[in-house]
Amino acid sequence: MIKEEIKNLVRQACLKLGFPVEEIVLEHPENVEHGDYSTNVALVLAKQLGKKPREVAENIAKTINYKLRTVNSIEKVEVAGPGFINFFLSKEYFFDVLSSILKKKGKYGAGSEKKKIIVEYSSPNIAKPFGIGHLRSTLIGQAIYNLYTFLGYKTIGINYPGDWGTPHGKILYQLKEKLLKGKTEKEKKEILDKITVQDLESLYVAFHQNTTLQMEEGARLWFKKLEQKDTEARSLWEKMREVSFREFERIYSLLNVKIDHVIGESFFEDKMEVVVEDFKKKGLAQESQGALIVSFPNEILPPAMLLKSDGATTYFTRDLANMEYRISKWKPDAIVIETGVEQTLHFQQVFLASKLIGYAKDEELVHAFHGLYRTKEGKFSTRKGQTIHLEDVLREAIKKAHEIIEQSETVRGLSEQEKAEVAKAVGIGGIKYNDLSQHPSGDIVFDWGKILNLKGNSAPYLQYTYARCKSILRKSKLNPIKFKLNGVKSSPEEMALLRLLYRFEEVVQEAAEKFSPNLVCNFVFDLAQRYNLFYNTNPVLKAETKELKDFRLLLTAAVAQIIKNGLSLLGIAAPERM
RNA sequence: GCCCCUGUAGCUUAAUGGAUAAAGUAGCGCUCUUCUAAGGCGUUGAUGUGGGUUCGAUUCCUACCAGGGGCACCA
Repeated sequence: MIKEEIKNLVRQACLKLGFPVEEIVLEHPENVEHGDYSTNVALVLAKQLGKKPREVAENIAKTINYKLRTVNSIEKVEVAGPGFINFFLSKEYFFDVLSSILKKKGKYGAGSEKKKIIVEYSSPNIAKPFGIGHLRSTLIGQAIYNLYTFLGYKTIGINYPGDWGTPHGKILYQLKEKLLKGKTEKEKKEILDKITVQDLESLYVAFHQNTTLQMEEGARLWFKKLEQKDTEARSLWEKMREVSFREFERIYSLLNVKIDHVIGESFFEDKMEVVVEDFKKKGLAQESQGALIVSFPNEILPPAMLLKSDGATTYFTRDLANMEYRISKWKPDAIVIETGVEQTLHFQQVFLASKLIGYAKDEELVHAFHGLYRTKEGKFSTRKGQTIHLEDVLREAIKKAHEIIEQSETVRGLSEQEKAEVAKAVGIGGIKYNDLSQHPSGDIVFDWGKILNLKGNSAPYLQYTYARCKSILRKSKLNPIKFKLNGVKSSPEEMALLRLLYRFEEVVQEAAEKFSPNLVCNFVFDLAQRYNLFYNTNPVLKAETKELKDFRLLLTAAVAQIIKNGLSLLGIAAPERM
């Protein structure tokens, strides 16, 4: 990567001059007059050396310039401002990037990292409709999965649905004591055959609207029965699972999300005893108020609970069994778990406990957390029945996209079926982008107006730009071009595009490292914006000369390719026409 | 009470300690006989408050203010 080349140049220059080199920071200056890359090493070094920053910068720049005679990707190096060293990339380099994009196409920017990484995401709870709350984990997790796969990692995606625990005891209680009470076997069967996720959720909501101690006790009892493999509890629970997964599959198919493995919490049901034994054996568990807990050295974290006072296991126990299972089965280099921010402490405890007990050793354990969708007033609460069902949102978005399409003149030639496909790509893409374009850790205020926004910084803007590019390319009959640099003077709009395209691979890298798909969004939006400006001021098909036309076609093809690659990482479709 | 996170334009968001804090949206103008106007151009407008570190702070430290989350029998 060009970035590394420049870092090396700086490093070598510093070594040659006898300057102590630490980390060299390169950034892209905002102002084009400051070049394509800039480093502040001179400013940092000046202090240590007791010299003037400008002077240090001049020395480094001079040394680098001397070397540049053999490097043709860099045009020049300048010292500016208080002592910044600015690098200007050459046109040769930009053209190399262009042809590289057109040659590698969908693989442009891909890496060849060989490590193995597990990404856990989505993880909805059964017996509840897929709420908007799980949208974030699904989308961000999928994007992280895509990013790492693109970089060459062996990625393993895991969906870890909540299909175990006392909430399910509550629903079983409600089913048994309310819905099925006093019914004949035949009636029971009829009710269960027709039951929907909505019904299950209503039972759950009803439980919390009017809870008595007796009900709480009943719920605990039913969960206990479930754990003890009581036939009736078991079959009702199976029914809940089945109904729920049918719903999830529908949502995933709408979202075009595919997760490699579904391993629910219940999978670890019989693997927790071992965990408890391990902790006891190693003297890492203590009894406290009838429960079994794990305390951490120096109380750096609050204690976590392995067994409740009634002997039932907890989420913590389950996640430990989960860690042990994943690590021994797949031997990954890293595990990334994508969940809401409210689970931060829990995962700190799980990660630390996994290391203490020896389940995890050198593996990198990451909790990539996201902020929550909230109302203007506060948090959504399932218990209060405030959930917004994702499916409603998705259908609404597609409907709205449809309306816009009907009003638009640009889709005149499209068949009804093509229009429907575009509506889906735009509606679903809009919702995905609305979510992914925001920094993961921030909260998102749920706003119908905003989530269905199809203008400005949104997926349709990017899709539209892509479709425009494709339209030009269709009309041009672009042939494999042998492009000559001679004789083409680039306009500022063209230069702006050239100076952006090569950064795609850096952005992908950074987005993966930081688990921040929003960086990809920022980049693609920026690119689309610059292309639209170019489009409005630089005619492609009617360019003054043949050379200019070819060049602009190349540029258009490269921009289209990068937008497509970026959207594909985000899981957003790019229709050829819209 | 203790711990963690977040305060940027009317609203929603960007910005690895750098050069003039960047967009979208809403408002007001302009722009289709010209490659898709779901576009483009112009214009108004912001770093919660007080200290500190630094050549340089939205970014780091500290106090305060405001909001959110967590702190053993939910997950």
